[in-house]
Amino acid sequence: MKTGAAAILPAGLLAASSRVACPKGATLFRTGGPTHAVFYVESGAVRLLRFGREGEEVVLHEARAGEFFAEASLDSARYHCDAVAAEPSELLKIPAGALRALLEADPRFSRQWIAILSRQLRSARSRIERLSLKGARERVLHLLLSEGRGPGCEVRLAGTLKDLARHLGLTHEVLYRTLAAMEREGEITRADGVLRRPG
Amino acid sequence: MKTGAAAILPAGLLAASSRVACPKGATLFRTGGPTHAVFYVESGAVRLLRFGREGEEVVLHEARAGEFFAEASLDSARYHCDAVAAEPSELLKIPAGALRALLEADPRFSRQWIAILSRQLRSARSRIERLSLKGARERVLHLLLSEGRGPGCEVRLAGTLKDLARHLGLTHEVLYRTLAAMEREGEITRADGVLRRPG
DNA sequence: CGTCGCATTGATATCGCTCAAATCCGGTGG
DNA sequence: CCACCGGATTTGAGCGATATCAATGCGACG
Repeated sequence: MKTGAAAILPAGLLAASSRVACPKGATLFRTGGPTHAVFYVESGAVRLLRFGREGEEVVLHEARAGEFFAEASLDSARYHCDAVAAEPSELLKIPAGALRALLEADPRFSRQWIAILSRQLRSARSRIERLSLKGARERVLHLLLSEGRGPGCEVRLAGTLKDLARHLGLTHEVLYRTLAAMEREGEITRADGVLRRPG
Repeated sequence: MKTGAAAILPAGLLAASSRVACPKGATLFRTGGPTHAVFYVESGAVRLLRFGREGEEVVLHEARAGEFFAEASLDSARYHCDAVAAEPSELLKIPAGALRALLEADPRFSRQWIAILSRQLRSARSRIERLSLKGARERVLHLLLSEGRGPGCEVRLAGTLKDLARHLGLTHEVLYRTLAAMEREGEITRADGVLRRPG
């Protein structure tokens, strides 16, 4: 059975694409560069970053296995952020031109592409609401309720707690303390990379 | 000149759509209900909500004037959250079937729809970046730099300063103080609903 | 003229940020 | 096998920025 990008992308587009293996820390593109490609993550993780005046980095998005990134750049001429591998990763590099052409020609694929964008949009908006909450505890709870699976609102942590802290707009110290307090008070349980609500 | 949804949606689709005026608190759809429509907010605000076991509500997104919501109902059979008017609102209710049909039949519109989603996604990510900044002043500056027009980074305020405060994830008091301080120090100027940088 | 909501400013408290230090863990090399 | 290293994790102490509570002025609107 087809897996990964092969399940989504037509053979023609796959043929036009190239496989890229990159080590942790590799830069795939930079802000202002011409948008030559959209990427698909086969394995690993890639961060879309922007930098403040003092060099502090803000993670706009972290694309993991099975996700596209730079899709939003498809209709703009230049990238609007940097892309850096957060782990050693295997990517599929899809030429923007070929993708654009396929979107024109294949309504079925076009529809799929719309579904992908819609999903990303929902997820981004949910994160906006999360970041709008004032307290660390509320943000963690929001994460569980909005992204958690099953009755226990299980959330599997993809990366480190530090990464999660940045995702939540908190320092890692505050997140550690908050999780510890929530666990102490029986609001959540933690077991090897999985957060959930007891009960 | 056309405004709002009329500027985006083709006449045929507008004809198939219906205008809905709803009072604050009105429910537009509920979790699990069949996805019959996509909505566009002409005025007011609508909250997309999800509920935890003990009735805690989590806001997934608050859609405001000029935004679509429930775009995801295009590809799933049931809504995954509740939609409740946060204020008296005027909405455009676009039948999912008609929209789907148009996306299939009209590649030009399809492309346009993709462009709309891409733009919203970029805008949402930009807001994520803004909310990830720690200081009130930095958020205001980020707003000017990322959304401002022209050499002075002019930003026209659509609503009240209170609304802007909420958009920035701040209380209105802090925003007032921050703007006053920035104006005092010559970082920005304010003139009837327009923020800009002097020089 | 009275009311309502926005804008503004003051005083205080809270919570997250910063700096600091100790521990743990996986990987690396001798 | 063990010593070592870097990064994640954890806890502590204190500070500062934002939230919160409170009061006032102002303009719109009936």
